[in-house]
Amino acid sequence: MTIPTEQRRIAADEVRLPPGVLPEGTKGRILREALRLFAERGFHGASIRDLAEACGIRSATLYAHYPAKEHVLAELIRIGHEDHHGRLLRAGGTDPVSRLRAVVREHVLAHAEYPLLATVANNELHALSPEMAAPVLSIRAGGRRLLIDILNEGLAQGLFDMPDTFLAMTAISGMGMRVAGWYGTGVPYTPEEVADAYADLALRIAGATIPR
Amino acid sequence: MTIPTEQRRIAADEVRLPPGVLPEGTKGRILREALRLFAERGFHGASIRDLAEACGIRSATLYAHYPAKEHVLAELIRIGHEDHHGRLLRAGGTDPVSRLRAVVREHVLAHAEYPLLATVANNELHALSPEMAAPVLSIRAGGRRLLIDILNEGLAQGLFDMPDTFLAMTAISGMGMRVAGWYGTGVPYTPEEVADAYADLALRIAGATIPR
DNA sequence: CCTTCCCTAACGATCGATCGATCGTGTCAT
DNA sequence: ATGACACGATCGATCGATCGTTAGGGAAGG
Repeated sequence: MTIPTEQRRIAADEVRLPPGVLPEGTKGRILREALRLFAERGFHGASIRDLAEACGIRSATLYAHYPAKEHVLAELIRIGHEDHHGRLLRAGGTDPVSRLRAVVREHVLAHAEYPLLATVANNELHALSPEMAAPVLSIRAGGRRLLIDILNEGLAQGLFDMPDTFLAMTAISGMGMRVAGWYGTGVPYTPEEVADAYADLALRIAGATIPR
Repeated sequence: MTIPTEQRRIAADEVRLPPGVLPEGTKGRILREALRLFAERGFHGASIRDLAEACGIRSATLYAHYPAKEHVLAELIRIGHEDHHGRLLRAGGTDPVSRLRAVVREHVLAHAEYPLLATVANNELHALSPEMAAPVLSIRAGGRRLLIDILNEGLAQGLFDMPDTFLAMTAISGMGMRVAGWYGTGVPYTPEEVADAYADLALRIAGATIPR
């Protein structure tokens, strides 16, 4: 009954989370196992009994740590978006070329280093109630704006050359998001290698002069 | 209780399927409504009673047309993959440059014209039993190989210049897949415009000489 | 004593699926 | 033309299983 790798939503099988975000004890273990199960089967495809069994506890015990199943998902999505957005804000750069490179690097790194987290944050948001999803949506809008602004500034300075800014933004953003789906232990690249390569490809998309 | 557009898995709200694939009568209506519900909420997030209600029938009637809920999903995924793969095979081109342009065009067109179908085919495959998913997996492998072969041939002929063929393939494939998530009625582009623009971007990624 | 953590047991609701009955319709032989 | 019959579509009712969640208690450490 083993699901072949090709059929899974994600190729990665190592459950990783950003350091420092995991609570100690059972509460953290619930978050870890929920990340794995929600990434593999989706929020509605994993029951709280599946989650409890993976944690070595009974389903009722979950409610001593989280008020509802939805809150576990909300916490994972919050962690994923905060890590991703924090990386974007931390990405430096003095000119549009180096800023685009840095931002795409961090964007891809987030998806390659934490593929399960990115998958849950990106694909399970719809399972959240609108109230719990609201703070995440504003973070998302900020990330899009950040990328658009870099592209527009590069255009204004004559450093970039693209037929359409919006479509370049969706392409750069989209190819990076998709990394979470195929990056895994069997891939012969480090996350940094993928991030650097994708940053070069993003500069090509932007039509940057002297991309290297 | 309306879910804001930003939170949904897909921006599109028009339920479209390739012409000629929809059975007549109730059987086709079930397929249409299942496409909408599975795309919005995921396979496990939509119950057969939700589906029946959307069709204006009782849940028991569903089983007069499909032997199980899973078969409805399998049919949608099959349709999606056959449409997508058929497009790739139909994409012509005499040289690697024109072939890459044609293949990316069709790849993007499939995701922009049928966003719900692409979303279900790409993101709900894991909900299928391995036996029902098997035929789809071979189709997928064929599509990847087709793109890789074009890139390699372009490299061999000195027409392309990329740092890494595999990463270029994942980038081109990924940015196209992601179109299904954001393309919708509010977007001021036709599917053809998006497909043409993305084909240009793919040629930039491939490092094609004289991309325009 | 209180607090923390986890348990057993069970709640009502909903899940996917099955049952037999009914209805309309088309196909026969008479 | 007419009655007998078969058939696909749909129904109400219901199955056992599982869902998310709650109530209440036991055990360990301060």
